[in-house]
Amino acid sequence: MDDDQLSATFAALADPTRRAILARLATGEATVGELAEPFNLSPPAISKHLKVLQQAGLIEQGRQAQWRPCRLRPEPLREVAIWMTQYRRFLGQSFDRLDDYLRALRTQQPGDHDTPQGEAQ
Amino acid sequence: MDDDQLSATFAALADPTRRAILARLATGEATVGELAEPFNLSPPAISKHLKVLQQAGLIEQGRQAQWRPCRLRPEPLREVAIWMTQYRRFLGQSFDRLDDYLRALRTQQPGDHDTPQGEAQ
DNA sequence: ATAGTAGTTTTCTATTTGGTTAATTAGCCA
DNA sequence: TGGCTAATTAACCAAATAGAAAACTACTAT
Repeated sequence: MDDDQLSATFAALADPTRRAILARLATGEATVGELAEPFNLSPPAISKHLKVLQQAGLIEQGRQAQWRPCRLRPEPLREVAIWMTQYRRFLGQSFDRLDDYLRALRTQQPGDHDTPQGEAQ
Repeated sequence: MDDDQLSATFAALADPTRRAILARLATGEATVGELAEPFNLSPPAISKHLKVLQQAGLIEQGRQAQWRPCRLRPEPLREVAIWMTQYRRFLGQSFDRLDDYLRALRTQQPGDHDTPQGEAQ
């Protein structure tokens, strides 16, 4: 794709496994093994996904003994939020209060929104 | 990447050319030629980008004589906005009022946010 | 020192992506 | 009809991506 920050972020988000990993991390730190557990993927595959997330700045990995605890970093998601605002007018003023907007939307169409193990709110 | 809606949307957004096309379309309908004009790319390359955007549902193309006027579709961006809300708490309460949040942010760091020809607001 | 656990790196493969040029479709106009 | 313009499709290429298996690093524990 490309090497700018926003492109790297969107590319990292364009994979359900990686989004699920982020959703899990939104509930708190986790080791690589813990993150891998819900997926039927080899350890190297998970490692690669984490590297993509890391290079996009979406996560950071520490070290504790033989574990590499991961946690979310806010900046790239903030950049996405900022980018989104240029479509605020197009999407309607309800976008200004995403909370209200959502409440209104969900009364019409329920639907899964990619939160695998429990709401991250 | 994958074939679910959100993955297709993020994959489509993970390219600066396509984001620039969307930003242009946020200011109103445009033909393929008009969309192509700012880029040093062959017509087929633009066609392909548009197809990616179309398959993600981000744009739709009509027909008027030999032109295919493109326009934005809101649904996928709304899905992104909805997906973002699960990180609302993580990003801080200012996220609830993106407007205020932005104003606060921009007083600290200016920076381009990927809007090529004039603000799309 | 040896074995076990947690993760990463390396190597390889198949698929997808972004770009090109050339050919094609479709509509306008004279 | 023929020629022009707008755009897409086809064929091809190079680079990137997602995956697996095997080998390696680093730490723990005995």
